[in-house]
Amino acid sequence: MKVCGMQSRERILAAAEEVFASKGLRGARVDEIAARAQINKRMLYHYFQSKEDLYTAVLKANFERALAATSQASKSKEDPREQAVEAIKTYFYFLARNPNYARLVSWEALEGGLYARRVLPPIWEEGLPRLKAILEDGMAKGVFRTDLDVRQVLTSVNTLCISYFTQKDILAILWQDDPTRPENLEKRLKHILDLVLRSILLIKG
Amino acid sequence: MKVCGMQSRERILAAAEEVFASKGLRGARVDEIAARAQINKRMLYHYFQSKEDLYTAVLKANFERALAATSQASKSKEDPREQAVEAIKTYFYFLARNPNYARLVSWEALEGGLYARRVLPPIWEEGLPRLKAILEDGMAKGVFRTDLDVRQVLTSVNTLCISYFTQKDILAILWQDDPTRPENLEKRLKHILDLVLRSILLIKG
Amino acid sequence: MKVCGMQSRERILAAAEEVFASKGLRGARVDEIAARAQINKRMLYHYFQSKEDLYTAVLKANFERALAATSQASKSKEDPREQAVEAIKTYFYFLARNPNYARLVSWEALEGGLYARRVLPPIWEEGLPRLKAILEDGMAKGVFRTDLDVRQVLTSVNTLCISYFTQKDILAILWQDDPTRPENLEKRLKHILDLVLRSILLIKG
Amino acid sequence: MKVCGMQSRERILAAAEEVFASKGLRGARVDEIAARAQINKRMLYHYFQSKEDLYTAVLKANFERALAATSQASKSKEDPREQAVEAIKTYFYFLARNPNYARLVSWEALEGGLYARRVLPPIWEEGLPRLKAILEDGMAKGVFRTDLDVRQVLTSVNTLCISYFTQKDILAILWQDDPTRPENLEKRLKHILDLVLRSILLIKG
DNA sequence: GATGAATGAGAATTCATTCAT
DNA sequence: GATGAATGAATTCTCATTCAT
Repeated sequence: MKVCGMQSRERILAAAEEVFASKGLRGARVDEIAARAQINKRMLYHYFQSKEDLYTAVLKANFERALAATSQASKSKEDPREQAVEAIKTYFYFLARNPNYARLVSWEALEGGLYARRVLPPIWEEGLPRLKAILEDGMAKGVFRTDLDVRQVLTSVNTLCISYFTQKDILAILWQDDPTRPENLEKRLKHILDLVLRSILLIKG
Repeated sequence: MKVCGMQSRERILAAAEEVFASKGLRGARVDEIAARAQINKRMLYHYFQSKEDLYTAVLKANFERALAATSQASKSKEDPREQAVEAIKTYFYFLARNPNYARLVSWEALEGGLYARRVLPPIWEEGLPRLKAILEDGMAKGVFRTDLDVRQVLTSVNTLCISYFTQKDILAILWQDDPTRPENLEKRLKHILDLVLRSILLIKG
Repeated sequence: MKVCGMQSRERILAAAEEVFASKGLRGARVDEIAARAQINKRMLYHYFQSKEDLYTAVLKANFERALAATSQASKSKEDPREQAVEAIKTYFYFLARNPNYARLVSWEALEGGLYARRVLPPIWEEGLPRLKAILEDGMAKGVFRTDLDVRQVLTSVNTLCISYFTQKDILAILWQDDPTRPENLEKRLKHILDLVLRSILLIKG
Repeated sequence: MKVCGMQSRERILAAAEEVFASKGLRGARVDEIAARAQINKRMLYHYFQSKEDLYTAVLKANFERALAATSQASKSKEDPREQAVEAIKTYFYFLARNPNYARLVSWEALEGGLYARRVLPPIWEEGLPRLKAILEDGMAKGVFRTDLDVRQVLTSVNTLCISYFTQKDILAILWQDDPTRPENLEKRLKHILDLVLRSILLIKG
């Protein structure tokens, strides 16, 4: 019985992404992935060598999607400040629209980054590359503080954005509210931008 | 053969903390815990009802330790600004000295916080309670901006501190340096304090 | 994409012979055979009913080849002694040139001879038939000892020749030398002939 | 439910020997071994790391048994001829009493000797060491031909003995008789001794 | 003739947990 | 308190065979 629409390989990848994001590599079950993809478990091994191989493919696809979504951000703006705002905004909303991404990255980080590191060094190492360029440009142009530790700033921005989504279950309980509601997303983004801009701008506006 | 020193129960807890922190609830193996604790696996079930029960005990002990370490911080200071600095510093160095804590909390968050929530609501919900009080006090005293969203600030401080430790494997690769070296810890703490203070202080000093 | 030269059926048989000889019926994989034959796995089932059916065809072809190669041996000679030498030589060099044969026969023997027995009784039972006739002729003519147990001699000759090839991997290690090098083949054949002739000739020459 | 008598580990080894001898490493099923040993499959992995590890243990035990059974043979005799007879006899009857040995060795040889080689080189390489010493001694004493190729003789004796047992299924069909009946065993041994002695003795008696 | 995708039955291995002593 | 042996259910992966085109 053939299921129409997406081809098998695509369906497997999509199902695997959901399950790996939800439970991590260790917690994910091949059976669950196969069931979700509506394929025979055997087919999974037709398209991928192993659970790990499939996981790696999912990671790779996600990193590439993230890179594609963020690499062009803010190219239209001229002012470093506006560019930084645009870059962070783009990243934040990419995470909001792709909830699997933040979780995959977080599981992977806790597991030591073995898989990401092994097969995806170029992508993984890029981490917010657009923002890095903007910061350096802004520092050169005298818009941003010149004593910025770019590493620290990048680490903080990444963390401030990503953790919001990986911790949403817990924030939901603490706040008794859904952190992913549009208003809450906006509030969070506003807070992050405020935090970051106050810290990097040379003269406070 | 009896192993002297710590009693069995304590050794089990210590071993379990290491293993759960390293691999999460799902990835941890009861056999490995027993082996590390140098006890027969059966004894583990003498002291704890199940793997989950043991995990819960480990979580509880960790939260209590965190609370104890941070709840008294900055009681000696009077100035809200200094108190905030002291509170963040205390939390940050607690994390540095207790690397298992950040990892346990992160695994738990990714798993949905089921165990933490079920048995430890009072502790879990406290989340940086001391800092919350300080912020509110500082706002009342006119030292901090009055339009602060305390929730957002707490979330950010927590994230900025904790993620540094959960991502240390990956940062080590990106930076080609050990993020937990004393100098690097200081740099990170300085950056976090700078970021947060610039954001919460009413008038920049 | 059609691969020219040998037709599909022939290529399947050739590939199957290699794989069955190398790994036995149980160890052989249909996938590997199809890949080697450069055909779609489905075609294999077009030409043969099952893996066992293919295996049987391979066995049959091999027995027929062995029979053809040895049945005419030594017909030109008159002296039973020379005929025996010629028969053994022919068999030995057939095995040297057809390394798959000895292995197929050995796997089959260990598996109980089920397939060979079931479909190829006439061929299988012949076992060195030419030599049997020569021995009986030589005994009648007073050239060979008359108290020979023909069964035993046939069994021994067969074994002495075949095992050399099935054990070549192990001999290679023990001897630190390649048993299939021309010089080594000659040495072995000379030894076998010496062993057998000393045993069957009435008067030692 | 505990099964008395042999301990679990011994029962597993005994069952595994039967199954591996009967079907080879590849054909053997862990389930069948566990069932025969009357243990839970899980226990098998308690005592042995893997199927391969168990197989290796079986091989090792068999080689050691063979060595123990044959290494002392013919120590009481003085005459090289009698010693050779005794050594071959001992080996032949060891094989008759331990039908698993010949089959294990033959499967292993066909598989390339990977396992035997990897873990048991000293034993494996000994192969009929007693007979080798006897032959050399006999040559030195002028009892055996001095142009003997010891390698060839050892290979032949080994093959003549072992193959009789690995091919017994096929011989049973060809002969319409049970090759392992005492009379048949004696006949075979007599034939082998006749073959070998005629070949190695300097002067025929 | 030819093909890529599909499948159910089973293979080895792992795991948390408990029994007998 | 302490222990070695035992277990059933699950988990990843494999294989010969067939379907739809």
